Amino acid sequence: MPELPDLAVFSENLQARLQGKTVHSVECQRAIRLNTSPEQLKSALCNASIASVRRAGKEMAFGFTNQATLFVHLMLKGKFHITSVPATVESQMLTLSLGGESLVVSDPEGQVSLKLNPSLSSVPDALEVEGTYLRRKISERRKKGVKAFLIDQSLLRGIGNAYVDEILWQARIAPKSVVGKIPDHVIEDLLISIKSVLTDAIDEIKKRKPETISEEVRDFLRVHNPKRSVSPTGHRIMTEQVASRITYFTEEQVLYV
Amino acid sequence: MPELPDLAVFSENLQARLQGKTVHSVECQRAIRLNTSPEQLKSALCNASIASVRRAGKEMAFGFTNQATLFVHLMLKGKFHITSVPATVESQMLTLSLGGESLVVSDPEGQVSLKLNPSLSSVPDALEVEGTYLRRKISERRKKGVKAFLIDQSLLRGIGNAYVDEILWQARIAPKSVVGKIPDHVIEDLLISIKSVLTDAIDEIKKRKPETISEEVRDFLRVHNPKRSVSPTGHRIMTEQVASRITYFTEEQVLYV
DNA sequence: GCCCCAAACAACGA
DNA sequence: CTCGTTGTTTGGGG
Repeated sequence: MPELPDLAVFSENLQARLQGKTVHSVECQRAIRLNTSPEQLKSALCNASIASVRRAGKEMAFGFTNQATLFVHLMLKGKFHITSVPATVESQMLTLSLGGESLVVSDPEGQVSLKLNPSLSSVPDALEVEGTYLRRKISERRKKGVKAFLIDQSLLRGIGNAYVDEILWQARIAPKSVVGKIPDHVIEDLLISIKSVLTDAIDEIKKRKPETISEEVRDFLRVHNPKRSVSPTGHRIMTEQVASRITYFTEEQVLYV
Repeated sequence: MPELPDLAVFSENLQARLQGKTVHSVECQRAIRLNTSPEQLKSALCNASIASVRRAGKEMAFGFTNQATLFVHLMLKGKFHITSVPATVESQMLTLSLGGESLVVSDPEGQVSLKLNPSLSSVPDALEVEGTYLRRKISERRKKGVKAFLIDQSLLRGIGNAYVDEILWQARIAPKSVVGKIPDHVIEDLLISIKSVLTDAIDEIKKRKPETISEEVRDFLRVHNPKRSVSPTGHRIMTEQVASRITYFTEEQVLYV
């Protein structure tokens, strides 16, 4: 379950290693989720070269020199591999052979999803979201729980169940708060926390696993972290189901309801 | 808020007084809920005679000699009137003049709804429902609350918030029970209670207000009755919101969850 | 932990 | 107390 910061690091490393490589063949698992036919995918990518690899929300966007783009969502257990012996990778869902090496997307659960040339999303990415947008959506969904709000990918792209807990702790907002009841100045804090928690995490991951294209790092998380029992400020970390998800929080966070 | 038993008595009395009368004119409030245009309604009913008046679910179905049918739903506050001076009736929504007298449907809230020649419903009426149907629908909605189930007009037509409490008390089923957890033999009791509570109520209303076409009688209800504090068997009546509705029940009722 | 869908549930208006 | 619509929540399956 890579989230935004993991994917951001993966994207830089994938781009560094893959940019300029040409796709010689495309193999995909018949059962993969795909918005076109496997045949269309093959003909769209074969002989094109990789121009860029970027993160978009929780997806990886591969841009090709022929203007094709392929979005890959890893879901819970998907992984990227770059290998000269693709046959050794288990649970291959998609394999692009790129000359001497191959890019493989694997997933033991088979839930990886691919989109060829998707229409571009109107939902802002969490790293780019602006205060005006956030306030407008909050006013449209006054009664929605703040945790459900932040992880709703139709409102904001990229935040998942781990980082939402980090962001809410950083902003000192209790996860069961209702967005319409959060005062304006606390929404400001929230906006800042979204950006800072995510960019700090990206920096941390780069420091700890500079080359990663699949392994995620989570042990530095401050509250959403089974290895910790207290927050950095010494308050006991509690867990509870919120918005149907396991949630880590402390009493430092103010409940707005 | 007439429910099935009230409407059943109204229908007999309306039929006795209106059968054979011919519609000379049709006037309806512009804002009325109607599945056709007011013009179509007029042309469909003018010069036709009333052949029958029957209850169907919570609606009154007027059958005409030209095969037209008009379904009237009284919603919360609608009423029928038969009068030789229709002008005296307030909040008229629909007025059929029938020679010497007129049938008026009034509603101070304007929520009455009319359907001309509706397609016939595949949902059984509560007085006709069979055990096989009930068991099938229960198995399809195992987790639905029994109160929500019984008043859901897409599953069973005719039961409203007052009589559902009577039926559940009679069957000794707690209103917060979940249908999938109710044992088969108790579902049998429930089926019997549906029929007996409703038909007994029809008999009682006929006894107390034999001529009624609009006044409802409720004071004989055994638990859904603000004037009573204990059930016929002496248990304190409690009230609580269940399925978003005020609910009267006692501890005699078994909770199946 | 992810997303999608369907069902259940709540809130509002008419 | 009625029904409809809309949006939200929840649970199951992939």
